[in-house]
Amino acid sequence: MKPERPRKRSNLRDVAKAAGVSVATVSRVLNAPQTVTPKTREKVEAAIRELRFVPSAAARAINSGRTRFVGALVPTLDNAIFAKFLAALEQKLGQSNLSLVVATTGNDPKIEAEKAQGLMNIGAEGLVLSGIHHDPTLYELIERTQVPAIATSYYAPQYDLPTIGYDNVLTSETAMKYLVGLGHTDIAVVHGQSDTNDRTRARLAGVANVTNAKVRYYNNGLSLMDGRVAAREIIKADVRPTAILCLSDVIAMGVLFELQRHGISVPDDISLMGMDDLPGASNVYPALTTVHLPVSRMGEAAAVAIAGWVEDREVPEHRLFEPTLMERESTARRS
Amino acid sequence: MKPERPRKRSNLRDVAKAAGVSVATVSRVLNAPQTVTPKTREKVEAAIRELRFVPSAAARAINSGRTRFVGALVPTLDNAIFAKFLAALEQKLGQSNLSLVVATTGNDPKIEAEKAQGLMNIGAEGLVLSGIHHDPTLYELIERTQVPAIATSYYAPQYDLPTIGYDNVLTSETAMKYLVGLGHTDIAVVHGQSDTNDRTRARLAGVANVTNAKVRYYNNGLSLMDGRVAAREIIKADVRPTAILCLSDVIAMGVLFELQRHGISVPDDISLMGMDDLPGASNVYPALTTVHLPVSRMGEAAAVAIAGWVEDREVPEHRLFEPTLMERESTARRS
DNA sequence: ATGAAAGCGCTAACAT
DNA sequence: ATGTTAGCGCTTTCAT
Repeated sequence: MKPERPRKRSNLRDVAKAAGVSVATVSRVLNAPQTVTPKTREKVEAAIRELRFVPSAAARAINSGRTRFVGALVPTLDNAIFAKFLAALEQKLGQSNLSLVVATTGNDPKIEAEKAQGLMNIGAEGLVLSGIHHDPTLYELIERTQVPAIATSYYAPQYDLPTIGYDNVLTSETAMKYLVGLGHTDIAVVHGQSDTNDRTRARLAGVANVTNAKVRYYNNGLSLMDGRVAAREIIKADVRPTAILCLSDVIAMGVLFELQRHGISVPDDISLMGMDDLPGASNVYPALTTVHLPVSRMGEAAAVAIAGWVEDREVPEHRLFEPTLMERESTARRS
Repeated sequence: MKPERPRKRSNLRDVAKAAGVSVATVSRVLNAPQTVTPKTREKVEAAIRELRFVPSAAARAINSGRTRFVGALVPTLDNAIFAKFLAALEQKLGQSNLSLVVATTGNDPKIEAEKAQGLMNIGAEGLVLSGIHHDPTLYELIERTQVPAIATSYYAPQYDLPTIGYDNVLTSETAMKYLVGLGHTDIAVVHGQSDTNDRTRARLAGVANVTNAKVRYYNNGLSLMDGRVAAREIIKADVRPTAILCLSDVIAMGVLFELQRHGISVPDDISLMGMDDLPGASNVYPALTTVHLPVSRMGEAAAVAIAGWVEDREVPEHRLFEPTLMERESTARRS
């Protein structure tokens, strides 16, 4: 016959009793082990193991005012770029013993504001936002609660919140210049919605910075299907562009697939370039020339930044990550 | 001059005082509004708005023993199939006023067990697992804590935990039969690791159920790159298979890209089939024949199941979702 | 170095 | 219908 197992979770008092010390001492070995004698600490730790004691997060939170979790708001999980970002963020946050709770916003600032409020209500100690375009309500929330909040995917040194990200203007400028350097002067640029997505807006600005090429814009969404639709329009033109620049790899892949469907060869008939360097980009055929964004490193940096702010009240500096041109097979010199 | 804003979050007592009632009454309008007179409720609600009062989740949790969140453990966020699942899960959970916190396991049962423990430690009221292959520690945890836990992506009526998912055996059987029906008798099957992934194991069993074809197995990982490696091996063979079945669309796309790279035409030279029906599957060229899994519906069902269990102690039934053959362009009758 | 005790914000008996 | 009050499990003074 097995010994009876206590049904309920044991608490501080149980441990204190078992170790023959006071609850305060147990609390100390949990939070400031160095302030208690190795000998008593030993006893207490044994009791903790014995009783499988796990401190109640709620009780801790209510007393210390600390919940040890931060919230991240991303547009969607459906794009590998955010998945990678969150993976890096969570991993690095773990090193500071902070948990991550993620909320998706579907690129809607209203929803983002609501979800941010929700995260605050359940006690988020920090907020990691995507981009720098947000609802006024969200700014009020941050102002009112004084919660540490950083904006990611976007480097903007003059912005109210610390930003950690890329110079999206430079990113698309790099791409455009590369294409122009290849001799392309008639370029189709395919992008997602610019009204709610500041990444897209900045990238469009970068495109506009390069003036020695004729640019035609195709505005669709950010999905594969949107890329395909854009491709159909592009090839309908009387005189086709010699290169297509997509402001996201997902779009670029959609374009690529549709071009293949129409028997148009990349890069022989037309050059194609993406942006982001998602896992798919290097694997499709032809491998996609794109601009690599170090999203994992950015995720880690975001974790370090928000952790430092939350833990030690160190307001982070803005942080810039450089894009890298990835020259692959989908682009060629203009014939 | 603006009126002073109280810096600190107001609490029940503040609201009670402002409304001229007791804390219990305030608590009541929060938790059982119908038990308090419309008139006093009105007053209390006004005070709540006025003071911007938001109940402390921690304090609620400590008293009611309820945290109103469940944990989900998925192998990775890097695969659209889990992203879609989580999106549906979160959305539906929201309807029951439950939050979702997700943890990724990287397909490692040890890590899964650890993260599950972590979720329990912070007060998860329920657990949503992926697959039915788990570490003994995790089963002990579930047993010991009696936490509601369901297994998803997998239908297994004899399993200890309620399962909500597909018959993975049938899924691959369906695919195999379709290929055989097309006249293919020499088929390459490409799959990921089977030792830690029961989805893969079951799918392999389904393949084995179809005996009227010669099958060669290629065991790699689940990434695009793994698919490409497999493709290289497949085409090295003296006599090539006439069809390739990949036990995941991601692998299938990797295979497709590599075949294209070698100038091998799909489906003219070789038929190719995937599984899952990810967004990419219908967009690549040629569009991938695959077996559709209703992952969003499964996510919703999982939400309903775990919510019912957590809220009303209704232990859910096992639930089966049918796969659907999606006949597209990547497969052809054997020439 | 350790303990006693107050109290965090709330819910849930119980009383009125 | 509303109020009083005892905790929930922990952290944190304040003593010792």
